Amino acid sequence: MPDANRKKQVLRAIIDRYIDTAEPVSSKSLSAELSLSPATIRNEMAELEETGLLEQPHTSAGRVPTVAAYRLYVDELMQRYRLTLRETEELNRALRNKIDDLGKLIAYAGRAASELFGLPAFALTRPAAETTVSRFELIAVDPRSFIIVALMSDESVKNKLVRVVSPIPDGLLTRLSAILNASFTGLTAAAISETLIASAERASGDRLGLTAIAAQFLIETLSDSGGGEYALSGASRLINYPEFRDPDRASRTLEYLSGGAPPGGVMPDPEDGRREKISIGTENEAEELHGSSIIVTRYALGDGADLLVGVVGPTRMDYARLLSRLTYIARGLAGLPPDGGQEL
Amino acid sequence: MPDANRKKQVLRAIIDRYIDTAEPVSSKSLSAELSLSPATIRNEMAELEETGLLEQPHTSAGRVPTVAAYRLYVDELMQRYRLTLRETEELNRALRNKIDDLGKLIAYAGRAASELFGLPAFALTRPAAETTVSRFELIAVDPRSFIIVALMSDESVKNKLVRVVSPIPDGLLTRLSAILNASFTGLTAAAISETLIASAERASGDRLGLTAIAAQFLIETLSDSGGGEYALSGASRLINYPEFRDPDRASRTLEYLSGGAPPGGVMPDPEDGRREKISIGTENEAEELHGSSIIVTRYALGDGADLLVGVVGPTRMDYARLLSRLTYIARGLAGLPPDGGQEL
DNA sequence: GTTAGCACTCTCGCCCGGCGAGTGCTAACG
DNA sequence: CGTTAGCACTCGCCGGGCGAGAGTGCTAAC
Repeated sequence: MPDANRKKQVLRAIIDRYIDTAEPVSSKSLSAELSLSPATIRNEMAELEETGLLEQPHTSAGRVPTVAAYRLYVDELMQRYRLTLRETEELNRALRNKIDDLGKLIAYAGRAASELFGLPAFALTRPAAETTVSRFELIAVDPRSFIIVALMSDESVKNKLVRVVSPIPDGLLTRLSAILNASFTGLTAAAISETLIASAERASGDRLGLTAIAAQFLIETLSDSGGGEYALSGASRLINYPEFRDPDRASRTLEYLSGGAPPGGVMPDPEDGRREKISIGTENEAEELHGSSIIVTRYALGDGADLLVGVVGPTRMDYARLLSRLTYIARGLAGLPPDGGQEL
Repeated sequence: MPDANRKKQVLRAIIDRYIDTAEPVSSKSLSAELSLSPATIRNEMAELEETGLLEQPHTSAGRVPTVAAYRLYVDELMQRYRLTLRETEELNRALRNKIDDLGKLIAYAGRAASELFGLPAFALTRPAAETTVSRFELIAVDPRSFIIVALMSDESVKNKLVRVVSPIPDGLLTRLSAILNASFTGLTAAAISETLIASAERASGDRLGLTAIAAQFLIETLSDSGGGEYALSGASRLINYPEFRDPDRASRTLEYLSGGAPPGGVMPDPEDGRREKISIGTENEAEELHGSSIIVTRYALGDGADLLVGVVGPTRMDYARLLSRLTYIARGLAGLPPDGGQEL
């Protein structure tokens, strides 16, 4: 009796079909595909419904997968989708104009993903816990202004133009630079204290408050990159999907997504080895996302920092294909060899 | 005979009402407000309709303003809206966390505007025609990498981390820096020629192609800031408005707005003195925006560069109020004194 | 020039019945 | 015992018809 196994096949067929059509799937429509009579399929369906894997919008409609069914699907059932040559070419083309600037990378990644998937997508960096400044450089612009350039431990570069009212005495910038490099490199935001700033100020003979300004910049920069950068693109593409035709529903979801912060709880935990995380419907923390699913893939940028790219769609989204493509572009963006047409 | 004048009053009342309710306005509903009988108002309406300022969705519905009517409204009829104290406080609060970094300013401006208006908003900088680099600085990081820092004529700072395969000889960076500052400052993108690069390369004794890399960076930076920065926020807020309940329509508009480029033809011309420009419905270049209106305000950032902030809404949007608020925040963002509760 | 009155038009919401899709159940079949 | 054919049943969807209501245009009186 191939029972348990066949049940899964039926379930998979239902989910595949539903992902495709967004409409309740009937026993009859699967009959040919599964080489079983509608009646048999109905029996299986009835049992799957008892298990909580299927549900009926109303008597006499087809069945629709539940969240539990999708969970089972992504964990066991779905066939890893293999990118076609044409797809990899398309993805490569999209990746070709890569960007060195990390800030832009994030915006770009989100946009590229969104365009390629026709769905909202986001990207963010999660820096290594302790980003620090590894090097300062002060560049005089004119007597009353200079630029602070900070080379961060993750190799990004931050800068700020500083303007003061009175002219900066000769040599002050050089002394200040030496002191900054001596005292403020390698520090986390928490380690910067008032006393440290005060002693640096004394040591440099700085009477203009430049040290304080530099320290302020430093703190902002450190805590800023502590949050990482986040960009969401193409939020409005969601409304192309029938499940979001209802404007109220779409509105709530979009409002949440556009909130400027990454969706809660969807990030793959760096501790477990998984590169990707899929959050389905009600598994999402945010109530606004209970009707959506999110796939996030993670890639190491070196130095403990991560690049995360995610795509948001209706719960019935094409998990297999999206996962493959997302993995591919996240790799590409993270600078790893994308490895042509490998099976993912 | 107070005819022409009264006609305008009627028209204004209709537009005010329609902005508020989004529903065709009937003669009866205006009767009290205008102290005229419905019949009289109907007569005026009929004439306004002949002039092309009103139209009827169907025979027995109220009237709806046409694009021409809105045009007349914003040019002559509308009462400048005076910000309330509460509003200025709210705007001030939103502006308080201002930002020095120009790149972030743009993103922030768009977001703030969008949140304050509940509508999509965008911001962009339009640099002075000829942004150039006024100063280069090269910072060695380790033997195989260094940072190029370019101080631009508009006082923004750009940088790039450069990595090469073989170690960089002592002194090369200093020589290169001198040459860059001597030969490449004050140039527009168009002025950078192959021969210029080649001669700089010879002069610096550079065998690693660093000069070429620097030139490349320079060209990118110049042409990049030639376009200015652009950020759109809150596109999806549009669907909260009844005229965009139709998902297809909303989708088309949103797709266009999210295209990553500022909407065509909506920028105030720097030549005429106007600070703001309002594009109503079919006045917009893009067919996708024929159902929307856009208000853009411009503010000088000094040095010939402009900050533009715009808001997108349905054609019946509250022009007067939005214009006032937009002007206020654009000023605030551009660093001008926002000038309390002045009449705008 | 303004207004009251009235007939007319058109939309919208509602109810209703027929249709079709899909099911659950039962009974027959291998 | 699992599978399948047959059949009655349920329920959403669609189209037509109808009445109510809103708003107008016109005419005639003020």
